[in-house]
Amino acid sequence: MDEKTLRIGQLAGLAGVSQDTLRFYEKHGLLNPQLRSEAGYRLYSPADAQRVSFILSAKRVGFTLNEIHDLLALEVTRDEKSCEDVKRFVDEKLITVNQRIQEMQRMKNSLQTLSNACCGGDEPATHCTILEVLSAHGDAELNLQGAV
Amino acid sequence: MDEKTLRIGQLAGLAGVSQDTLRFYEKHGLLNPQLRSEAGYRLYSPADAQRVSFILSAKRVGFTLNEIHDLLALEVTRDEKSCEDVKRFVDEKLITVNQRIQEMQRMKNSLQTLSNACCGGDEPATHCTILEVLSAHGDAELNLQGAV
DNA sequence: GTTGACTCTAGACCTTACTCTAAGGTTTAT
DNA sequence: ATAAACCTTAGAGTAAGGTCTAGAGTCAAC
Repeated sequence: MDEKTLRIGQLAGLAGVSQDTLRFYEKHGLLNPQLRSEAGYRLYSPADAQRVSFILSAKRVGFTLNEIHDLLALEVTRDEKSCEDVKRFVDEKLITVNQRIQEMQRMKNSLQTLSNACCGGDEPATHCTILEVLSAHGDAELNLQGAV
Repeated sequence: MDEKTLRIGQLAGLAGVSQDTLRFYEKHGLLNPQLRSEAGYRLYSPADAQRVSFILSAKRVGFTLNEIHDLLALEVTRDEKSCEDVKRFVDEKLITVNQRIQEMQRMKNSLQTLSNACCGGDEPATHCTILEVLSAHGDAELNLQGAV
């Protein structure tokens, strides 16, 4: 009604989440639409919508809602100290993301090998599991040090 | 005692998870060590340990325990039908993994930009948030179609 | 002027993935 | 031979991230 605002159902539809989820995010401080209609309906601005988009993206990448809350709260000001803090926090997240990308790549290779090796080839595999693929191309050499 | 088997505490230590977690995985069919000592202690073979390694890796990559269960159950036999099924399933997972890798890359770029732009440069940023970075380099153009 | 689609709040409930507790048996070291 | 460190089971409890329900107000259309 106001300008380019969306009501909760519209935003939920666009974002592919439920209205409950949007209210849940609001309750947990990840979102807070400033506007309300006369009747008390939430009105989401384009900035709010972008925020939702970011939240979902960060979630898919493996951040928890708490971490996303912290990411959203990041704000560099003239204050030198805050600047340091932000850099440290962000660089930490970067390390995590890089590790996860590498692990993803390994998983991708394993899946690809499984897909290639097992089907449609000239030489029909007689027996093949993902664990065998992993040991075959050496990735999974019992690197049991999950705890970094 | 037997050969190269590990008791639950040893495997848990190596894998960086709790003993409870290993029993939990067993209860949910992701793991089932065949051997027990006289006293009824679980004895994990190297293959069991590899399985644990796979589970943790797959988890970090974003698969749920249910999905991991299915991945572990994949087994290509001479049976043509099973082969088709496996390929379909694996290719589906490959698509997911690829999407996630791309999203990770975008998140990495955003974090990198934030890290670079906000600190230590000659030109001190006066104001900068992750959302502003995102809109600045165009990634987050309200692509609100999270639901594929 | 009322039917149907939409929104509100508060609070109960659910799933996933553990984590802890209790009550007890085993193994090793002293 | 007994304490300390290990293992067993069954079942209750927890945290994260929603999801559902009830009861009620709102808005557009017929």
